[in-house]
Amino acid sequence: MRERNKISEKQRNILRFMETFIDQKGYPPTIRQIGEAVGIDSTSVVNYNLNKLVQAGYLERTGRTSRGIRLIKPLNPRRVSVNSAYNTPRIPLIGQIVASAPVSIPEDMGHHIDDDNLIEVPVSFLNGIDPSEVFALKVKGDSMIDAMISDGDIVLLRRQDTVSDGQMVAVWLDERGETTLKHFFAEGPRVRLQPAHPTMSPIYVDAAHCHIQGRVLSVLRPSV
Amino acid sequence: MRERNKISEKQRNILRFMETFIDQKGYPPTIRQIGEAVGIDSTSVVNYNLNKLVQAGYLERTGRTSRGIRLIKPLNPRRVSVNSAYNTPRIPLIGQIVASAPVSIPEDMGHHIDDDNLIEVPVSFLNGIDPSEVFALKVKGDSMIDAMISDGDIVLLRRQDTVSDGQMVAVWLDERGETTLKHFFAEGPRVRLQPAHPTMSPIYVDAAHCHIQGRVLSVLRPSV
DNA sequence: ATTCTAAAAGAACGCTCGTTCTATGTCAAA
DNA sequence: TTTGACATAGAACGAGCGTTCTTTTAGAAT
Repeated sequence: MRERNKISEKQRNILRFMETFIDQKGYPPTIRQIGEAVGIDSTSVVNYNLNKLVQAGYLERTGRTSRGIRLIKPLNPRRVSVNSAYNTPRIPLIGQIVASAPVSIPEDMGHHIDDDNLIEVPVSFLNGIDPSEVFALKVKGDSMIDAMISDGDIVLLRRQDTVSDGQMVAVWLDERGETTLKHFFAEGPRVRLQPAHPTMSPIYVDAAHCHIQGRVLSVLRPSV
Repeated sequence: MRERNKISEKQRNILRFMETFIDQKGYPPTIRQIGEAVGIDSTSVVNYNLNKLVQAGYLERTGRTSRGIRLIKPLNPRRVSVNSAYNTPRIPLIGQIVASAPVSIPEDMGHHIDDDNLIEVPVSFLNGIDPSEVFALKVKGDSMIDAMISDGDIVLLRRQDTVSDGQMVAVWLDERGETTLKHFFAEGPRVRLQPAHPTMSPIYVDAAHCHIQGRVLSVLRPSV
């Protein structure tokens, strides 16, 4: 079987045209408008290529509906941040993060999400991570000052229990009985947790007593 | 003349329906779909109300174009952050902010903006301020630590030379020869500049030697 | 009581637009 | 050379869809 995800130059042009068209007009183009833009004289050929793009996962179509085309997969993910033709991901704000308690993450993040607790996040802030794996917590209190994070900040996290050296993590420390945000470095049997604040000293804990709650992707401070 | 900006309950329903429809489907509804949703049996009546909404500035329409309707003004600005039916504002990233130099703001922000230097910002982060008045600067160096801002952070600013007490400002201090971000308090002839970091002391400067460059709206830390 | 305007209904018209079918050309594999 | 998948063109059909016109009703202003 031939490569199904490969798309032709003409199909790339269709995607590019659709991005700018939707961005500028606020609604998708018709088949004939696409044809005119990319130099295809027949509606059936445009239709043919659109179906290819659906197969490749770039588009969704609604049958027998004028302009029933929707962009799904960006052609160049890096440029999406300047293009509103794609939907901006909305991340569930599922709770607070305080020093005195472990972060509580519902097992199933898909359910019981209140519309009011979704925050819109620029795609570029997710570093290519699937938005469905990401959640947000609001920082309560000034205990995260050593991570350069203040009260009211919103922390974007990806649920994972292992991280690479240098990444910032949310960890629960058994011995101290607190949650903290630090840069993580595995050093043999123990773990070095380095504050983001450059003048503050790292702490060292036993790896067994350090429970990673998730990786910190970015921090947002909505108002100052 | 009667109030032109007031819209009826039915027209509010139309806007609400359009928000969710565009959000879910990726394209705007037809006149008949709107009518069915809000309980209007005649296409001409929907058309009538749509034109009212255009007059009130909530919509734009493209004549004789199927689904040629676009949302402009959000019904409830606070809720826009969870709705991608509106375009996410893109803010020009026009330079860096360092302690050692005043922020340089081009007189005309509308021109010579490179596409690659636009950053997408959730509407809720602008506090209702017109996006065209907002610009972004990237923080260089660790000199803003007392404002809980670290190297690489992106600061959203609104160009203005006066602010209210308590707001965070970017100011240029003649005597120190530096730009800093502090909470602003006018105290008679002088100005108290309070660091965001709770344990740090304020500084006091003569109001005449304190040049406000802009008001800080929010702070974004793209990756940690 | 009359007049004016907003709001709504319904029908008819005609362009818009997706779909489908047939036909032609290209190129690589058999 | 033949076969078959792929790509493109063109045309015709029918439903989709915005526009416009005529009426009707309700309420406010004169």
